[in-house]
Amino acid sequence: MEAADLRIIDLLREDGRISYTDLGKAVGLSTSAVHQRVRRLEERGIITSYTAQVDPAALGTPLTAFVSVTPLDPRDPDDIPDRLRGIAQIDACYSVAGDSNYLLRVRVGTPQDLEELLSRVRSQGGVSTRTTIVLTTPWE
Amino acid sequence: MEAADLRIIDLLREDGRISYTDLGKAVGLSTSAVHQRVRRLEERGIITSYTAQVDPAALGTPLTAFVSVTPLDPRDPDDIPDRLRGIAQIDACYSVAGDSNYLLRVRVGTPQDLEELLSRVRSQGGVSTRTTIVLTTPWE
DNA sequence: CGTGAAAGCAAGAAGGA
DNA sequence: TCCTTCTTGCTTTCACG
Repeated sequence: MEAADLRIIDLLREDGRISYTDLGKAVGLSTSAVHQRVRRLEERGIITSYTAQVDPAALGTPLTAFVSVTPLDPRDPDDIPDRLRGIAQIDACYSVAGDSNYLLRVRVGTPQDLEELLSRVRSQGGVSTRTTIVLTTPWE
Repeated sequence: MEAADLRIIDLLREDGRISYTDLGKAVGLSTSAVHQRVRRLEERGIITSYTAQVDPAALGTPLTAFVSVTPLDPRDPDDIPDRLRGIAQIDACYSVAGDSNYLLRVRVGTPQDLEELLSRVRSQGGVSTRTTIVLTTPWE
C-alpha cells in the first residue's frame, strides 16, 4: 500500500468525520484524488466502517468484563458464536487457542445484570464460563 | 437521556459519517436541531470520538492476542500502564480483578513479532505474561 | 490525478413556542 | 430551553481533460 493511503487511514482513524478537503490538504492531494482513494480503500475492504465512540458509562453500561467460555460437551458441533450472537451485551467475541474456546467482552450496568447475562450465556450457549471483571480501562 | 439522543447515538455508531441532514430525517428533527444535540453529546463526553474501522490484516497485523500481565514484584508502585503506553502494538489495556493485574489486547504481524513484543512488555513493564492467541474474531 | 460546475450539506443568526 | 427557518459559505459529487 502507498504512503498516501497509509496517511489517509491514519487520519481517518483519528477523526472519522474529517472532510475530504482537509484530508487532501494533509496528504498533499486534491479533494477528488483523496476521495477516490478513500472509496477504493472502502471497496477493497480495508476501511470497513466508520463509527462514533461512545462512553459506555453514559449508555448505562459502566461495568465491563471478559468471559472465558468452554463448551459443556466438546463433542457438540461448535456453533457457539451463532448461539450467542443475539445477546446485545456481548460486544466482542474471539475464538481463542488456550484453556477455553472463546473469549467474550461484555458490558452491563450492574453486577446483577452481569449475573443474569452469565446465566443466559451458559444456558443459551451450552457452555461454562469464567469471568474477569474490568476495574479500569487505561486505554482502548 | 432522551429518546432522540439515544437514536442519534445509535445511528452515529452504525455510520459515523452520516450527514446531519440524514440524521435529522431519521429522528424527525431539523438539521440544526440534531447538529446541536450532537455537539452537546460531544461536549458532555458521551460521544468521545469518531473513527474509521480498518481491517487489521490490511495493515499488516493479522495476528491478535490477549496478554495477561502480572507484576514481578507486587510491592513495586503500580505504574504498569505508564510503562507500556508507548508500545504501539498494544491496542487496549484493561486493569482487571482476577489472576493477573492487567489484560492487554495486542495486534502483530507474525509469531516472531509477538515473541519480540512479549519480551519488550516483560522487560519494559517489569511483569510476567500469559498469552492467549486469537484464532478468529466472529464479531467485535 | 486535477479541474470546474452543480447539488448537497454545515453552521450560525434570528425568532417563536 | 429547544425548536425551526433562513442564509452564507463549504463540501461533495460527477463529468471531463
